[in-house]
Amino acid sequence: MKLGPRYDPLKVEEEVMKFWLENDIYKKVKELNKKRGKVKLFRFLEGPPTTNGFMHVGHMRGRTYKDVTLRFWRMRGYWVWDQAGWDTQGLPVELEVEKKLGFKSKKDILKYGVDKFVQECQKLVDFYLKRWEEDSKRMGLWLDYENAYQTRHPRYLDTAWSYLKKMFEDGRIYKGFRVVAVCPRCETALSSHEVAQGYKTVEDPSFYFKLPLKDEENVYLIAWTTTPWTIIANEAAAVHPNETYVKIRVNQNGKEEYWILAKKRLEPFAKEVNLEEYEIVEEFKGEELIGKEYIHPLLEEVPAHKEHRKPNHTVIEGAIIRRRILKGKEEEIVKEIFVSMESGTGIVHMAPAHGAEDFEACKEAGVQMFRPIRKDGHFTEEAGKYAGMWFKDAEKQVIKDLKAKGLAVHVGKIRHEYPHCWRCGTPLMYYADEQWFIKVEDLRERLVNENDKVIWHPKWAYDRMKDWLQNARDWTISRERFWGTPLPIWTCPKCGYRIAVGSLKELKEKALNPEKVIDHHRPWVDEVVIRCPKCGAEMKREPYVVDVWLDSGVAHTAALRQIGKEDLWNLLYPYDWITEALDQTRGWFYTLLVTGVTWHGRVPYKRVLTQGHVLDAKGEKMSKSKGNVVWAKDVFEKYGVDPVRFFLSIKSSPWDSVRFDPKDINRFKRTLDILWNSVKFAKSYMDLDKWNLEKLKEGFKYLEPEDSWVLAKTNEYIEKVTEALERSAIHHAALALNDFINEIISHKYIALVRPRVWEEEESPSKLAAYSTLFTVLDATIRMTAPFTPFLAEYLYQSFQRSLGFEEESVHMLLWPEENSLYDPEEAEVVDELLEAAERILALRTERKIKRRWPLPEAFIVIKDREEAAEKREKVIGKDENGNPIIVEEKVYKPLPSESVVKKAAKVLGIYANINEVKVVSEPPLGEYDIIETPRLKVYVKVKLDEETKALGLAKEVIRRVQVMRKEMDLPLDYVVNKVKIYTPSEELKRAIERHKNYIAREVRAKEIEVNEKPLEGKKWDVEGNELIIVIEK
RNA sequence: GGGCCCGUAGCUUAGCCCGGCAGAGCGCCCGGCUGAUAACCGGGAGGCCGGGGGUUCAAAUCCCCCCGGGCCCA
Repeated sequence: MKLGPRYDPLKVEEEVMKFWLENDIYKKVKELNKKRGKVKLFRFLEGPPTTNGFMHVGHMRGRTYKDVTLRFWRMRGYWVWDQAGWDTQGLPVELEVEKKLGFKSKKDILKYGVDKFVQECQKLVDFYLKRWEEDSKRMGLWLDYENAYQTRHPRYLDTAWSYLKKMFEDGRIYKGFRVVAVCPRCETALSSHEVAQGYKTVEDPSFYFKLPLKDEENVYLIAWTTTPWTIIANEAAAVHPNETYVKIRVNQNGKEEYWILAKKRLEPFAKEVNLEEYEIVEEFKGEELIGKEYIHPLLEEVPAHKEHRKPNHTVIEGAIIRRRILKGKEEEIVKEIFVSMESGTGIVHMAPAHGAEDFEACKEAGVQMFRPIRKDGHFTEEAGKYAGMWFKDAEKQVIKDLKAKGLAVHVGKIRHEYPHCWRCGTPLMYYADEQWFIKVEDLRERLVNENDKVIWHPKWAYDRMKDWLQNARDWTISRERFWGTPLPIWTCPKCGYRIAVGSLKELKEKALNPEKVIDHHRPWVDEVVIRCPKCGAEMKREPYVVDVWLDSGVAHTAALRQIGKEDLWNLLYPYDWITEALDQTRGWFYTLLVTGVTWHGRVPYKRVLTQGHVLDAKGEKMSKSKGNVVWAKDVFEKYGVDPVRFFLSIKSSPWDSVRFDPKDINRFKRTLDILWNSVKFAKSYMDLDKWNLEKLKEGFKYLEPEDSWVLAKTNEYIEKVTEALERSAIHHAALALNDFINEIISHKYIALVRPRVWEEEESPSKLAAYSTLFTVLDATIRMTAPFTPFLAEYLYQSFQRSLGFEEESVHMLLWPEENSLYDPEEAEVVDELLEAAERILALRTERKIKRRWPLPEAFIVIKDREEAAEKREKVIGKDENGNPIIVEEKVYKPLPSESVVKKAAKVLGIYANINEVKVVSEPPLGEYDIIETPRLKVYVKVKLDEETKALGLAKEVIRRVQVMRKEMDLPLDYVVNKVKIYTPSEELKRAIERHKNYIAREVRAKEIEVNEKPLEGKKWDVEGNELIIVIEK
């Protein structure tokens, strides 16, 4: 691999990829690390991407963090367990297939045939999985793809089943009710994710109605609802126990009535329903209402209500009880009151079958649920008058009936957000449905305690997780879908006995029709029946699949079983490090923890890095519907993988959201360009001098101060990058690398060392420069390897490897170690001199003195002990008035020795372009600019004088000859016979004569000839004067 | 309604955990170098550190309140 004139990421990556594949580098690195890492193990488990679409830049960000981290630990000599995995089942896949086939509802699937549908799902997964693998490899993510787990794999499914069987046998799985959002048209429950996608602003009735109290004549509770059809299923009324309620007297069509509602709501209520005259007759706390019975407003229309007994049709407390775990053992009982004083009347009508809060509050109060409606949105016979009606139609009828009975107060309109089916647009119906659960609530304390063992990056992610765990709910695992892990529970229709099956093999043994046992998946598994061991009837499978989060949630065990490495489980569990986006707190991080604790009794991971999301250039969330998704492939095919990886690493902290603007990529690519050029610079001179690794050691004998300085800086930056990567602060590591390459290597060191490598003969100074350059660049290339693996490989092959390194690949090297062959005192002095030099450069610009024109001299004085002391204020106590007593404290620093400063002085000369820099004990006389650094004072006249100008002009001439040499394509070390010069300017002539030898040396000419007559040659302009130059080879 | 995150130059951001001169990059302006050269380098202008209050000798940083944006939960 050759260093071309310019860093071309796409070319580099193509070549490196070829090299990796042809030489099987990944496998070799893996083997090497396995050998090296006998005891040092770094265990990683991938949170599986769902294979239902392409990789976008958000995925690429996470995958970059994964790769950076794994490569870093590999280079530190660890045996890295790099488990890859794919999430291949679940609703997301089904939805993509439905889209592909143009389906509108679940019924379409049944019509099409579940078997064919499931096969389509398999095909879709095959397609996207391949793309993901390709893109992942292309972006340099080194994971073990050959042994990647797939949640649809038979052995993986066996593991999921065995987990479910264990949960069943532990009594942790139960069937119960939960209120879910249902699309009555598609006849299916929607996940919260789907619900969130379908909010629409719609106009609904704002309906106020009366609930007549049973024991008090003419007294009514005033309730409010926007879904009047739920009154059919009303079973209670909820109030806020601590708010004040009022009883008002109103006149309704000549009849006196008493209405009860919250005091705070009275005014807005009166305004909305145009109630002008009323009188408050009583005030009381909401809790006094609790227990009062009312007569169901649709008692005649829905006779079933006549059978409902107390506490049904009573006032209950509008609160949900939550138990939270505080600091280990303590349990706090929190009442979440949901009765709002922002809208309605402060009396909330409760239909336990149609609201999550209603369901919970009624359960707590012992109110029985009543659900006279089917999942398809039509009322059942139990609904009396409304039987057979579509729920939205029943709404109008209910209002009409209540009006007729004098129980309607007001029908208004309200515009609000209401969830609709994102697929077919039908308003959703909240509906209490039978579901399967895994019991989690009793484990909250355990979960919190296990979470305490985990190190979260950043720290606040721990609090977020803890908050989630303290409020953990029983896990609804059943889904009425097709492409997923079937729930392996068989129920006897006759006696209700149930069994759980833990593997396909076990099913075959138990099945009455073992020939039907072909696949774990639906529809085949649905055919399998088992003889009931209790009554002998045929048991049938519960027709659900399980939540897709359970699939990935058992990856800590299922992955190993799938790939036949179960024996490693003891070694690998718990995993050292996992990382996914922030939203996985309630997703994968959570389900891993729950399955880990319920199955193996402990948390399956030790460290978690939570990532922020990638937003578009405007800061908006990327979504397919908005069309602002940026696909990873498009980006890395355009800019190259390494620049994108570097950009993603450096742009922001992993846990913050990041705006993705492709324009930013080139900004950081510049650093990679500079690295490329720096290596090229070093390599071209080393080649010229036939330098190689054998001379490395010798060079360290002759180190000069700037060498010591850059070696010290290198150590400093190695430490910074290492420390940052250890705590997953990937952006800090990348920023440090960025600064190191730009400021230390390019801006400073190369500028300082350039004259030394330009020397012709092999000198100790040059040897030292090469040894230093090599060491510094070697460390840098190693440190970039995790971030930009292709570029690092390319540079390694063309630099370290070509100069004598034996390792086949940069990824087989170890992480750079700190070097201690330099002189730290010299390094410190150089640091101060560079600081002074930068200030002189600022003065030059300010006074318009070109950097090319050398200043004649500068003097350095080492400060004395007192002068160099740092003053610091310190509080030593308080006086009698309580005011602090502050003393000035002096911190004395060791002063640099004169010999060291003398040796280092040239750094100031080179960097600030000063001809002579002297170290003196007394300040020079005259007017000087004085520049102070902590321990030094520099005296320099930043002024243009004749001497300076003459040398400056000589340099102008040199520069132009150099340009011509290059135009003539002369080799770097070619010595020309003669350079002839003509100029009419006396000043320029004098300057050339005066610095003739200097010019000759710099341009590698045997002779410089100044002519009196104009020449036939290249004409130049120097500060307004004509200059003609001829080069004779 | 609750929990958490974010708010720093025109733009993108570091610094905040652990208080001590507010630091970069891009863009803009001025300049240098010309054998790292389709490169490289120097300088400058530009900041109520979202707002208010508190703690402190000292607050971008710690505490409280508010405003704006986001994520999650209800």
